[in-house]
Amino acid sequence: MIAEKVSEKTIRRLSHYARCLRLAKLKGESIVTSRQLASNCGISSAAVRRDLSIYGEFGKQGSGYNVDDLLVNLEKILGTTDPPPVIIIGAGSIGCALMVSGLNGTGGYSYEAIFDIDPGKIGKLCGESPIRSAEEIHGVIKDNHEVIAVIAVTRGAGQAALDLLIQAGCKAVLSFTLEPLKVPEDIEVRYVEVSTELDVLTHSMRRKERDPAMPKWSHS
Amino acid sequence: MIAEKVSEKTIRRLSHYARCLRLAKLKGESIVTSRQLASNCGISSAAVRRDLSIYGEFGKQGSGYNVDDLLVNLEKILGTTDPPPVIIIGAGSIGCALMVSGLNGTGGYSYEAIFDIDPGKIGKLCGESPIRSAEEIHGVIKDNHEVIAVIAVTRGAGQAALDLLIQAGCKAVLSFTLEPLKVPEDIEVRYVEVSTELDVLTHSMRRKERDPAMPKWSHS
DNA sequence: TTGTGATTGTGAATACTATCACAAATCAGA
DNA sequence: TCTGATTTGTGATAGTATTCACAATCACAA
Repeated sequence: MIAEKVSEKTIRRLSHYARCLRLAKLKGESIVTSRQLASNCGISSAAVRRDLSIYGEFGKQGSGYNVDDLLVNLEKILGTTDPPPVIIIGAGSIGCALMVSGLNGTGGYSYEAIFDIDPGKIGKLCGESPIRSAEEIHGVIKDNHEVIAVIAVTRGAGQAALDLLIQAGCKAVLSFTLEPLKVPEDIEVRYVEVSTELDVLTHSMRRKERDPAMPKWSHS
Repeated sequence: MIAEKVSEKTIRRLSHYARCLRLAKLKGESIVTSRQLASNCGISSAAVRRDLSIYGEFGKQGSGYNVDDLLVNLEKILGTTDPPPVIIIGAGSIGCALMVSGLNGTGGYSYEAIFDIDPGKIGKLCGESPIRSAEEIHGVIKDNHEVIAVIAVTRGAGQAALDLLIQAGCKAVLSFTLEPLKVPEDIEVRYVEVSTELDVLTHSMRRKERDPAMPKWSHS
């Protein structure tokens, strides 16, 4: 079955499945069932089978899915067989932390370069990488057309950073800023919203205090 | 209308609305319409009105919503009028970056303390905060019952960190680790999944290359 | 007072997502 | 080969979420 319309939710889960499969591979497992994947990802086995069946029949009735094969197929679907390079805009504490640690091993992605507009920072080192001038972004994206940019600038500078990236031809952005950004139709921007996650946790914690019997969420 | 069952999606959006309202307040605006909120959050105005109407009738027909009043009400609903303190587990690059920068101003939350198990790190400074021994977590949570813990440990140490927190009585956790964690029913854990976000971006970018006419997602 | 234009809150309709439940297929062991 | 225990893939169903569209309401000006 060829995928026509696939929801973002499904794509997110495919990413989770791929991560679980890499883990299973490390542990030397060669077969997984939908139930195992489901349990590791905290969802139902039917959802796993439904997600995978959108793209093909990867499983074998009676046994399950071959770990290596399914992983190869998922990476093909996601496009992560050969992951694009990642560049970081903003050499503040978060930008540098990402550059140095790769956020504790973000499967397959490599952080290629880090940029800042502050002349005082340019040339200094972030781990082993020199901080480069924001003016160089254009050239780097030209040389290396498929790039994901991470925006990790200080508050208020997000839109300027994004505009610079768009002008340089960048098509995919992950933003750590909280500002509502003006984004053209052909650019994909995703957000890491730590403060929203904290709000959701606060809400849940304080609601439970008021009524401990309440379930976590209405839909689960 | 009293809220009986509210989805997590709605709560996330309430957090977005609150952020927009704080911005509007800074700009000196005293009234916002559902259309303005919607445009800033990238959704439809009907969705905004629906979300807000779950909890009450905050708007005025013909004009819109009073910025101050709505913000107060949203913070009451979210429980963020007086936000809980946040502690950080793991004084690696991300943990320290969070501690130092507060992730570029995460509205209202204060990062109270940072912990690590590495004896070589304990006592050293992370910005102005001394890195404390993980053994002290228990005492800190006892003193300050409502706490959100952020897990920012190295790969593989996530479950140990979580178990420690649970034992100390922590009920709300935000994890930057990618491992599938075993979580008791009464603990709320949320994840910041940078590598999944990158996967989604990669998928979207590479699918567009193959078929530029395709819309971003099936449901929008 | 009356009219005009704007905006909310919500019933109804639509669109989307998750779950159920089972036929078909596979495996392993006797 | 046959039998029983598994597990997939999917039609049908149930459950959620979003959008449409409009009566009710409000602000304001003439």
